Amino acid sequence: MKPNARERLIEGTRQLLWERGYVGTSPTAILARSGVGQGSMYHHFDGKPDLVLAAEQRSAELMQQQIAEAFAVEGTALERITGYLKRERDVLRGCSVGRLTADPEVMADDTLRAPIREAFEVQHEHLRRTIAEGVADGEFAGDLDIDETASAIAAVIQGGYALARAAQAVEPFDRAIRGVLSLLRASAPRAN
Amino acid sequence: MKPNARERLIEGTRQLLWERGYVGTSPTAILARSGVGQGSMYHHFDGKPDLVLAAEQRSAELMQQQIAEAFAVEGTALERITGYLKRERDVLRGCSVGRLTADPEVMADDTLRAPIREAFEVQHEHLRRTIAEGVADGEFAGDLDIDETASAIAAVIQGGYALARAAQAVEPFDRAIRGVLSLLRASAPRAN
DNA sequence: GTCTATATTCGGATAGAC
DNA sequence: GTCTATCCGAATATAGAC
Repeated sequence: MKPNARERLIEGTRQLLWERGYVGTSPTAILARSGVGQGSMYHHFDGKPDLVLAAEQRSAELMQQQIAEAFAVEGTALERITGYLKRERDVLRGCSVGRLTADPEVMADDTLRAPIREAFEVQHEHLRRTIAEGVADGEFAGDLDIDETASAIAAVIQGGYALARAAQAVEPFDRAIRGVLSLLRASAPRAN
Repeated sequence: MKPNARERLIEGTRQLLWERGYVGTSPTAILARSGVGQGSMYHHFDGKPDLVLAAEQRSAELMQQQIAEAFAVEGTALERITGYLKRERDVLRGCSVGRLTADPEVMADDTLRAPIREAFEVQHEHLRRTIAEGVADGEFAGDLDIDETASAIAAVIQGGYALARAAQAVEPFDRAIRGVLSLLRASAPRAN
């Protein structure tokens, strides 16, 4: 119980939001998961929305970190994109940030939506920059639309989770990733 | 109030599930949305899970119908796929079937998950058949992996919704769709 | 078949003691 | 700062009248 009640509350809420979304995450469940008492919760946070915001910011932060790390490696553009898409993921769990786009309470509130929006903007920037480098290096076709390609890749990740969960199997996710990577590879100017 | 209390209950539940998911859909809200009384609901259905199953089946059925219609048109494989991806959609509302993959109550119960799984299987079959035709006709590269490509396309749709909702704008969805279509077009054997 | 009444549990929070 | 007690309304039903 040492690691700071505040910290434990944020992490417990983050996990619950990831699994069950906004309505599915009750104060009672948060307390049980965090191992702190009710008094602590209302001491550190104004209420559920406030705590949820802190948990969201944490998830968004972690997502941005993982993206930055994945793209910080050496290699060609295709290698870095492949590395990011194929990095270790708990596929059936899905994306802790993407999950929240399903929640109307989160989407309807600009404050609660902001961390989600920003995390995807950062992801888009990393993809766009890397694809642009690939085009500049002649690795990808010169007429490839950078933004469209970046959005397609980001969508494959989020949608891959949905397909995998529907099937309760990792395979559809992996297939979708391999599919978009093959298309990207095939779009190379003349090589391959 | 004529169109059958049962029918109204299914449609009301379907809409609520679409918007708010399983936990977010309360009996009280269903009654309000459907305009029927509590007695009717427990007369026609065993309880919430039973009614939810009926609503899911309806959503899955509608999705399968729309897919079948979109692919029943004349045209090249690319034209039919483009037509399906660009057909009218209420993008910010997302997919009534895909939404449910976010719900742990639905994913944990094989009975409740079945309609979702089946709808995506049917979608995959349509995509796979159409892509296979495109390959046979020399429209797409001969070494294109049919299943991987089909999964990538299906993922772009579902993930596109997530990106659009995060931004509260249709643009990311449209960009992702255009992106995957460009990649598909660019993968053509030698044409273009 | 549909309605109203009632029951039980939980969600979300306040109050005040320690 | 954390704990326990308490509060009110909503979620999810059951019972029984019409």
